[in-house]
Amino acid sequence: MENQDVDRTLELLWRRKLGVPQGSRGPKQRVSVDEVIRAGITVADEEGLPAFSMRKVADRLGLKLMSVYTYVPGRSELIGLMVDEAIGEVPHPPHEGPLRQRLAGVARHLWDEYHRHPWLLQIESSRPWIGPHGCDRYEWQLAALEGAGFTDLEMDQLVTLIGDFTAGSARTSVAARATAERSGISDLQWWEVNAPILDRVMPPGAYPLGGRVGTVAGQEYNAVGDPDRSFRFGLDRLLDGVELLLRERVES
Amino acid sequence: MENQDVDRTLELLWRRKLGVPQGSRGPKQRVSVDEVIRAGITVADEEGLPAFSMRKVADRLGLKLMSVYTYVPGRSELIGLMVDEAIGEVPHPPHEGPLRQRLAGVARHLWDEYHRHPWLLQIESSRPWIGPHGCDRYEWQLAALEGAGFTDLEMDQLVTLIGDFTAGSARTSVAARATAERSGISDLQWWEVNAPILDRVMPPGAYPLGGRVGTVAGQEYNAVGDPDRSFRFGLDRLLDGVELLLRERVES
DNA sequence: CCTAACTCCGTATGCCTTACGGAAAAACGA
DNA sequence: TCGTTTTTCCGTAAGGCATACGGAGTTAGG
Repeated sequence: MENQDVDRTLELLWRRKLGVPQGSRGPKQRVSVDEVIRAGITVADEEGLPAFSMRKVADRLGLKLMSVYTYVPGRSELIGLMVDEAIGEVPHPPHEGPLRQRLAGVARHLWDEYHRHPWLLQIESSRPWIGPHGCDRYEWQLAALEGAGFTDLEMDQLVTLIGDFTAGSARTSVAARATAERSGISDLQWWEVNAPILDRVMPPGAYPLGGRVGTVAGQEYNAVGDPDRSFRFGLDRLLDGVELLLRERVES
Repeated sequence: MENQDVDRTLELLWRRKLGVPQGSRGPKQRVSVDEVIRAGITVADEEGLPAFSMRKVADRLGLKLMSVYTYVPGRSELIGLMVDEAIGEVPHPPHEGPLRQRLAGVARHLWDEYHRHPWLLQIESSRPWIGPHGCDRYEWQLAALEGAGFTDLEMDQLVTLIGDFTAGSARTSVAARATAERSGISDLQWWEVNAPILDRVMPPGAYPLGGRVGTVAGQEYNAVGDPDRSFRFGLDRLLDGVELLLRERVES
């Protein structure tokens, strides 16, 4: 990655504040950077990040493949721009009510976002591009914690905690949905294929706890799992723990 | 995916219990399925799942590309086999001590595993192949909770909770390490490239909380983040919440 | 000794990103 | 008005990927 591309991409990320530095000569661009980014998001929404390709973005825009490279430096930079755009899509609601409710709101916002744009969970690189909406996001998350009595360091750690848990949980949820949709095979059908083979292969009685708990959970969920319910259960435990941290502080 | 491949892959997964159903005619295989799987794991460890290719596995084994397909049905099935192999690599230690310590042990085991084999976090499909080591894993996780006073459903949800949180947290950690290693650019250098551009671009005073907390956290970590410390902090909050669930139950 | 079964692998197809350079369009300067 | 310069659009080609198919050679059973 050239330093030049870094500059270029940061300029594109902050283009609304900077104004587009477009030279006046030459043919006009047929589409805009925003349209390229939106097209990219649509492709990624529909097919996921591994199947996301520059050609599909070009097709959707009515351009030929190589023209896309005159708008963005390359595939990974485009994905960086798509991320910041997706983060800014739904405005952050102002925080209301007690701490617990505010943090639950943050988590739910992220959870919904991951379900709207599952490909956000398929991005690997840390060192994300620092864009305006990403900055807004961090500020908004911290605002939910401000004034509650945490140290600055704890505020950062709590933002990380809620983000990590929500991402992990959403990943399970989104993967379940995608597998069901893409394969066209329901949880039930899948078990019908696997069960007879596993019966043949598993030593009987080898998994007493797994058998007992798996059966109960399966009946309760009426499926292999219930991701939204797991998310709420986990979030409740997690927020209990966060409140406890504060309560100990007040008492001492 | 053909039903035939499902059968074949499940037979490979449970090959130790089933015995290998190898026909006697024809040339002997030059390597074994185990060697193919181990080679696959090595490639994935070194280069990550996106760069994992059948050709690289073949090269490492001294085979030509297409020969690998006589051992395993295809790329995704091989990855399924690699997952179960990786899960079985380090034996699950018996659970000791009070609930909190046992759960922390489970989380740490997963955390270490993800750092040993980061590509485990890059796998998307839910509906994992059900292999012997995966079954052992679930049983072992439930055993950490057995007898503490949870319902069966709660046991399943707690396993999910610890797994999701640990995966989310490890993903951040592993991504940070990988980015630093692969790009050869340290956190500090990265900030030195970004800072001047961001100074130019960010409205001054637009991010009061982010500025304040980010600076404190940066100084404390002596980096952009400290993943292991974030993991321990999050796990402490989470286990506080889990213990609270049990305490409420005992009191009522 | 023949034949069926099996392994190994060459080839071909059809994806992907992206470097490079050419053609055409638009606006500026003289 | 007419180059000249800048910029866009895009064709081509190189080099990567998975995998379907079929052929060649090897081995054991009959």
